[in-house]
Amino acid sequence: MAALTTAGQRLTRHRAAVIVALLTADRPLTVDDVVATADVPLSTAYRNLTELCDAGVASRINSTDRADRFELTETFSRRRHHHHLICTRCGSVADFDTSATLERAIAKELATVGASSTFVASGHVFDILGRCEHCGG
Amino acid sequence: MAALTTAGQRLTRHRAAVIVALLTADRPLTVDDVVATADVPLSTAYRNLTELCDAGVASRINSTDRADRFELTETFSRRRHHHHLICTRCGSVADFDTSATLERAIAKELATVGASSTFVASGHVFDILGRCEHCGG
DNA sequence: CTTTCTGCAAACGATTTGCAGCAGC
DNA sequence: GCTGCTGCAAATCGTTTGCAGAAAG
Repeated sequence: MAALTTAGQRLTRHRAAVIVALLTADRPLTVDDVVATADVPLSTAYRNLTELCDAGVASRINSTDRADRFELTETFSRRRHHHHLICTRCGSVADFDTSATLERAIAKELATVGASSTFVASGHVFDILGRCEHCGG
Repeated sequence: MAALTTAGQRLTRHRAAVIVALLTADRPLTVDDVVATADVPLSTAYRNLTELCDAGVASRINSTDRADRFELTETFSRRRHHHHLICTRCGSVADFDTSATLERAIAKELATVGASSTFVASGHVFDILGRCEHCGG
């Protein structure tokens, strides 16, 4: 939690609740999920989630529907490095682990981009699109 | 263009203009870009782009900012298979080619997911995040 | 002539923000 | 006590939609 306070931020009841919500979730949460779980007002949830993202504690995931999802970053989550299964029908996001082979290939690709373009890479997104269990094939 | 008419859709002046805009662009376009280039009303642009996506002629890209981008799919574009460089500051999206090695690793990964989960994969997204030339590092 | 397309304006839904009061530290 | 946080409501902004008239086939 030190990562927060070092940035001149306070650890309030609401902020802790938001973090706990993300920490105990088994998938990236929408703001509505966070509001329901942490029982905080909508605007507070947005503001805290934005702060957490700025502080590098959480990250924002753009799904196929309009609602963004949030999850803790690797450093702060109990989850290891992973990617996402995104449902093209309902927009739900689930985590899944990728093989070491793919990770190696991605790392190599990032290095190549950094060396050959004016774009400064800082991360990557690898998502699999399809239909979740609930939405059927 | 046959892919459109077969779905009971008409080839109007506006629709053609939208397609030309996408065809001549060197990057995925926002709806505003399309409106400016093709000179069509906003709602018409949205409706036509949505139709094109439904028909499998174009695809919608979720960037880091709120504005979605559109580009023609591989079959209809003059571009080969590629992925995207997404700027985390301004949300702009540029195309870039990936190595065959990465594509092979991704294909293998997709096969694995299909075999081991209840999620029915139909596609994937591999984007590199960072700062574009204009937004600096 | 029937069906799809267009254009405008109004509706929507996710997200952001202004501001006055409250709460960490 | 100073500064950051909260909560409400109002404002934004991308996107969608209702509807009456125009156009495609």
